[in-house]
Amino acid sequence: MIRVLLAEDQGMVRGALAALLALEGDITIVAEAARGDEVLPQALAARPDIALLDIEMPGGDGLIAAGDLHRQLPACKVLILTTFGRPGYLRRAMESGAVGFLLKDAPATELAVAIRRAMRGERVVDPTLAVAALSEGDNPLSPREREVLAVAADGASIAAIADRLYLSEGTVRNHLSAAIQKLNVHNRAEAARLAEQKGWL
Amino acid sequence: MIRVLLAEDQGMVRGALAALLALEGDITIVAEAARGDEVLPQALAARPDIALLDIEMPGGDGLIAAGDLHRQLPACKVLILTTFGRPGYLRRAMESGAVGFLLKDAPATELAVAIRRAMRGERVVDPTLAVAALSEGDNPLSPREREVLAVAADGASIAAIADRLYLSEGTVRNHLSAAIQKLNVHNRAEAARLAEQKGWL
DNA sequence: GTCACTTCGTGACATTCGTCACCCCTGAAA
DNA sequence: TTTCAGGGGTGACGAATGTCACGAAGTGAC
Repeated sequence: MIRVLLAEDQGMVRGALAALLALEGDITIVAEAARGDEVLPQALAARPDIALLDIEMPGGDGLIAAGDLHRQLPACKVLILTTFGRPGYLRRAMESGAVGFLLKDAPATELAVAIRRAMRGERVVDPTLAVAALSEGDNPLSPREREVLAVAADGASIAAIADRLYLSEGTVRNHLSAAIQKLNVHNRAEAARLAEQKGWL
Repeated sequence: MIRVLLAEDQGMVRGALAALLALEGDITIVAEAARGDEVLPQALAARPDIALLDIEMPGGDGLIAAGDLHRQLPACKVLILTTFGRPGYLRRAMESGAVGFLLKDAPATELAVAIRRAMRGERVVDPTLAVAALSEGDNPLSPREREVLAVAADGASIAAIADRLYLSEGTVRNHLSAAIQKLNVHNRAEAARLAEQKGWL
């Protein structure tokens, strides 16, 4: 029997996935989590073989939880299940010790297949996505540039960004200008969109 | 037996919801759709009692499909199932003839309950959300303002917007300025965020 | 110890943006 | 028929933004 922990913030989807997995004779759900910070305690208590983690969750995202799990419960294999096939997500997932990366776009039948493959020690990654992640190259933004861009992403003015990050306005302008040039776009709104799409936020 | 059509673009979620509903003795899935424009033909062929529609889908969103269904197959009751509790979505859903509006955040157990209530002719709407939608008031943007703001939302410059919509730059500036003032924000990035959040895009 | 890189800062400059006043035209409402 | 909102446009103005050159401090690599 494969013991699975399921972490997903949307109750309807979590319950539905649980129903789907319950149909498989060799899989049993031993724990559920609705937030990123519930994953580790639940896992320590239930000792699952596989952790199936969504990325977008309140309370710290699934990639952070994946890293924690990998360190503190290395016997538990992590599978990421997410809506967005962003190259940056895949890269971070692999760096966090995940053994697989599934998209919610994939057919439902693949979920159980992926769990069994992970259980056998195989890696489970959509080849198309893997190629995309490799061809994208790494995140070109410096940590500070990311921070500034992240605040800019919800429409803050330069003054507001400077205020929130305790920087001078000139510095914010320079960071944004650098990000805009690295991403090869024309303004910070475009830069923010692009960085978010790639999972570089 | 309640005959249900299920429309949801993410294969994994669609399959999982199907498994969830299959557990209910009185509900059967008679058709599935992965795109907005598949909903009507599938429904005409399968004659479901209830259509369970996601909003965000390729090929025309679920609200358009809801309107089509309501006109061409009025016997079929429409339930919207979506990630985002945006007031504008709820409003448009009700205007399209939907009888219910569910959030994927809700517990999985409510899905079957909602379907049975809809079947009995009741309306199914989260009260909190209904209040929010009412207190928000209507979309204050004129059609043209929405269009301009929608293009602005992905970071286009005024010149680019003018180009894409065949307008002069001055006109674009005026529309954006009007939108910014109506939404009571300081720039178009904020305006775009806010409009999108409310479902006014 | 030097080199490369990042971070933080200043000041100057041209461009873009947001606002405003004002114009015309159209179609629906009063 | 007048009135009024929406759409489209012009020109002008000040503020915000993006670019550039440059300086200074700190870090890690070699």
